[in-house]
Amino acid sequence: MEKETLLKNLGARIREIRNKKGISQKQLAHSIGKDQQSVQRLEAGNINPTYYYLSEIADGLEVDLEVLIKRDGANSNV
Amino acid sequence: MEKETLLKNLGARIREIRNKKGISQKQLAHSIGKDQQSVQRLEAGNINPTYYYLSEIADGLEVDLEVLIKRDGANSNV
DNA sequence: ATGTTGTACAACGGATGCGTTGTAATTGAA
DNA sequence: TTCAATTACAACGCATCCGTTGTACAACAT
Repeated sequence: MEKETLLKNLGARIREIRNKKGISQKQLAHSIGKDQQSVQRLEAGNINPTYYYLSEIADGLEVDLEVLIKRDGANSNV
Repeated sequence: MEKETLLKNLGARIREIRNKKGISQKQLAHSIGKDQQSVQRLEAGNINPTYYYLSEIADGLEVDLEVLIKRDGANSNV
């Protein structure tokens, strides 16, 4: 799996979960002390987030870290 | 969960898996195009690895990314 | 028209990832 | 003893993360 695809898939998965939760980029960002722009770049696959960043996002989305990480798109019970 | 503890737990989990596989830091590092020192710092919890780095480590250890990520120490079937 | 909300894109800059080199302590074998 | 293998730690430096600011555009409301 090449890097670019990996990051784009991660971003798409985060966006999907966020939309299911019905919250905006700004709301998610502020809940974890970040800016809307940071979340936008993350969802666009433009950054390669650190492990700690991912754990913060998981907390903001109120999901387990494993849900964010999964490479397949099987997020049925979000 | 604070950052330092999170990283130390991650490093310990990676070390545990690597030891169970019976390979050295140098072998793991070289299998993914890195140096022994990089793996040492990762296992020591001194760095906050990126998502892509984690996926490389998972490939090198031949485990799923979810196994690396889990916050509890329940790695029975490695 | 104006204002609000959600999202997107770009530039600046401090902080950090992490590859690399060098060094050293430990262990075990020859 | 000498040698190799493993692990650990520190410093240098380039690349990147990512916080921040500014801007823009579409959709919707007033």
